Amino acid sequence: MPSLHHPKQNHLLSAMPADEFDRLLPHLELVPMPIGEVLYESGGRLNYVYFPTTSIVSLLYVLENGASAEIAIVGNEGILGISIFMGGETTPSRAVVQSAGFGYRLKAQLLKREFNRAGPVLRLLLRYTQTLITQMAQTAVCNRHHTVEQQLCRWLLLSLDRLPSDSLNMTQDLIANMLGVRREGVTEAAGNLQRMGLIKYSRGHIKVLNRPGLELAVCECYSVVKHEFDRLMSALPKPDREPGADPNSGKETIGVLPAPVLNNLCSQCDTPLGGKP
Amino acid sequence: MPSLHHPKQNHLLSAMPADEFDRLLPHLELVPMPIGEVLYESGGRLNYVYFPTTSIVSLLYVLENGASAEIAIVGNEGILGISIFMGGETTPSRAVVQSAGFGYRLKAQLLKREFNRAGPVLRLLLRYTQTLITQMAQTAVCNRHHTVEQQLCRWLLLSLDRLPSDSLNMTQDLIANMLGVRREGVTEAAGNLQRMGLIKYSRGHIKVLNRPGLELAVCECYSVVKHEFDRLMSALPKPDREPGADPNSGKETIGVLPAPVLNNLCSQCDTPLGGKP
DNA sequence: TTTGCTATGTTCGGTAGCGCACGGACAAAA
DNA sequence: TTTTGTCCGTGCGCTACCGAACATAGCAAA
Repeated sequence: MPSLHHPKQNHLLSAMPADEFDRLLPHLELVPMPIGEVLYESGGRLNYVYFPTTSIVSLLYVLENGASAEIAIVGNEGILGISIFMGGETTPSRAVVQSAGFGYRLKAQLLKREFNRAGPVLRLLLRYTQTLITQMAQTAVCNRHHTVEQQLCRWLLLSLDRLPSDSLNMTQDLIANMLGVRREGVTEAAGNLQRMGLIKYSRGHIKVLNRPGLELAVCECYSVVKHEFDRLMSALPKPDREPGADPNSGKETIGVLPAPVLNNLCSQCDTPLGGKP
Repeated sequence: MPSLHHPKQNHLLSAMPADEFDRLLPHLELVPMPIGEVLYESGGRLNYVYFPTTSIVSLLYVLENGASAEIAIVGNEGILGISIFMGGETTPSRAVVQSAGFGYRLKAQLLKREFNRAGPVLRLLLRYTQTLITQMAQTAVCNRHHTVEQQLCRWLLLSLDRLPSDSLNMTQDLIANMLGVRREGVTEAAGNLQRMGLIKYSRGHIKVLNRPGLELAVCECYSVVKHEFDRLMSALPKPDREPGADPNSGKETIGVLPAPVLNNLCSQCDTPLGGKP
């Protein structure tokens, strides 16, 4: 049954210009995607990107305690493995086949060229965008599973990392809007932190007294985002440049940031990035 | 005090290659960013991108009922307005200055050229990535504010849109893992939907009996994601091509998808996309 | 000082969702 | 047929969080 499957059943592939499609076609490989199959694991390397045709795949974030949340659904309208052309080799997300079917896979290297072909500015911006995606996805899981107090710690640390001093001006009401909770919830959580001597709160002025203490009270989401940012935006030891790659690969060293990138990055950098016990 | 502010206080700007930085420098404009300022509104056009130096900006998703949630924090490590180089003109998110300070702004058009300069394949993929970002961010807000039953509806519809038939095989336990809730919560929600005659559930087989009914029971998050996908991935009437743009702009018409892109797209397309009453 | 406003602290009842446990129902295998 | 394992429904106590209301305290303008 040769006509049962065709790459153009995937909408992204069918939307590609004809010449580009023809260029990719010989490398597209039809693969069955049985239910439950893990296309890629959190933090694992991506060797292929996948274009589902009749299957559906879930992108999941999994927490240390095993709790998880789906952050996106991908079917024949999309592609799996965006971090390849966004510039990261891996993501903290896990991809699991949710509905069995077929799809086409493509060696990741072929799409990575698209990233390398872009200008250095775009490459830098895309990498940053991937850190942003991580932040959003982790926020989704955090909203699902963690307490207001943990999220307040996360929020404080994320804000603190972007400020020169250890104090910030923000009313509890505004923080509540940010976190999407009631003000009273913030009052209570902030009260706890204050009683623990971690912060000092006074009419819209917050002073962090004990940052390491905050880092003990925060959920893992903070460090996941921080480490992923660090990984993507700091100088990487140049990985696998296979020979005969794109002609642009000679100037592949895009501008990278001096570490630490955030003001207070990596004060406890020993925890593995996507590590799950 | 001329040396108080410098574009290189923003880490993305400082990480750019020297020649690219010099090219952008004359267009960078120092702007104060007072607390509460709205850099861009949900669905509004982006005329500028912003590189914060001493300010912090929150990306917020706001629901119809006014509830909101922060999905990301951006400070001097980042940029606001990524949808410009991702290919969309707008996003469903709102950007609000959370901590007063300064930043540099740049006419969006200058970064949009980076998008146009990329190859057609990358441009297509970046647009798709933006729809994925929307899905993630909306999931974050949905996790915060909506009931399990609403989220189940969303999940069912999102899955249904990617399937040829109106039935899917999925145990309640698996759905619970996807949504990040207890299985019992799914049992109860699915029971409600079944009693309402919207679906039929039997040992891992779900059949949707009344799709319009599901669309009434679902939260807004479904249609936001759907419409944003539609907007980004369907054929757009070519917008503003200002003269004298990038030499590549002649072949700017990237491959676009025939509408409807998802199988059951836009059955109730009259609701405005980012509309808040 | 007074007045008024904003920010914070607190209380109280209500509810959604969690963790756990159990029981029944169905299906495939023995 | 029986057995076994998976899937689904339900009940119960518990906690976090919601919604609303109210009290207080600091700040600022008059």
